[in-house]
Amino acid sequence: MLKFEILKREGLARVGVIHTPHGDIKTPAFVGAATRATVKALTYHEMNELGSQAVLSNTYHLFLRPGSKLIREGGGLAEFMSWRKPTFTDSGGFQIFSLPGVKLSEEGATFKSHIDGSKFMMSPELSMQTQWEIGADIHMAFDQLAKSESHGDMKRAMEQTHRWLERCVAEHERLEKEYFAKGLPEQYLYAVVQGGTFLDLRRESAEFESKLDVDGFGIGGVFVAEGMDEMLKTVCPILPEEKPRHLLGMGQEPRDLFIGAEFGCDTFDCVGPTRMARNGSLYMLDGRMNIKNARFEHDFAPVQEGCECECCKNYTRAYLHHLFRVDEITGKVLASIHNEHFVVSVTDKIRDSLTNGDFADYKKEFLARYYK
RNA sequence: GCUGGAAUCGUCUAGUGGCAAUGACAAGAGACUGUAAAUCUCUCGGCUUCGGCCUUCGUAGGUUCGAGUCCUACUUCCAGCA
Repeated sequence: MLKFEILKREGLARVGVIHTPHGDIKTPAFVGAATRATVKALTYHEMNELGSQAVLSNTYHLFLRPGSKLIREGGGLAEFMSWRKPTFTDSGGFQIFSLPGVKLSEEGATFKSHIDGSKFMMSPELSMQTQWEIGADIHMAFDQLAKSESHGDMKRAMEQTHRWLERCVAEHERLEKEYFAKGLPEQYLYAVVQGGTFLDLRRESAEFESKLDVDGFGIGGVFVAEGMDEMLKTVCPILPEEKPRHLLGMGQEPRDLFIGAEFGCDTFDCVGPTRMARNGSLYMLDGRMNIKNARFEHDFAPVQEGCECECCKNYTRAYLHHLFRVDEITGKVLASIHNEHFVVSVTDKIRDSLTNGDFADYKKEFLARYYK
């Protein structure tokens, strides 16, 4: 069982520590997106320097390339990518159900690789096997994701996810014994709560999944941030308090981190910060700005005054502007360092403010400035 | 000096009688939330009540209902010959 210590509670929010074989994660924490076994544009050294505690890779991408077997051969995900800290893998459900032409059956999902069009079948068992072979510390259950306005569609997807979850748990337990026998470190499974925007389904999903023997919970299928607070207020009180919760895919908007933490989520991951960075959109305390804009040509201030990241401590907006103009990779590296640091440190400050009891003030002050 | 060839929106470029004019780049802006994303979208002569109106293809004339496209002269550039 995954060890999760809760150090402090404030309403639904908690401050805690997740203990994994690759180290601890102080929560709430922002987990970097390392989809293809790399946080795009950043090395371990840079991620470590900016304060990242963990990363999340993707089973779908790694299944296709380089294949889980190779990652096992390289010593497992963390060893393979030289990430000396905790790792997560997403199950691949989200990606596969986002592909055109995906076919659903009780057995699993048949899909075509986005790379070469070759056909595959992903089942809950295969996702578990692949994730164990990849070897992240924390796995997500293989879930069915529906993007629909219809209550019926969402209910069917949720029920499918629940049936698959039971198979995921069974396969996870089988693999656990198999890997233990080989003397390999423990790996953990999170169930994924579904139900879309329908609170009755969210409640049903949380109730069903709470009864199963899993280590934690992913909260999935959040596409519109509006209503997320109500959804979390419905789901989190149902979930067993002693197990950690990961809010899947949220964190591009800083407000989502505040809402997520306030209503009971412990970790977050999002491609937004690094993607924004590569596209020239940088976080500032006053909101995002596009460094490519002409107004930064002669601006020799740091991206964010007072920011402690390597980018802001050493480089100017004018320099970044220039690098983006001429499409030099260093521009994307520096921007990625800044953005990733921004969301990691905002989440760290959320944790500190919860610890100190001034979360409400920090939230109010931050959001008022950022979204003014 | 002679003989060819060429001049198009910041740059290069398409266009041989119906054209505000092709494409690329540059430029200006926007989007991005469990990454098919170092990607994608829009604008890019001026004005507009969004129906149009005006001004544009080196300069000046001409032919034609109509000219970036044909003719004449001039200017500049390129190539070859002197």
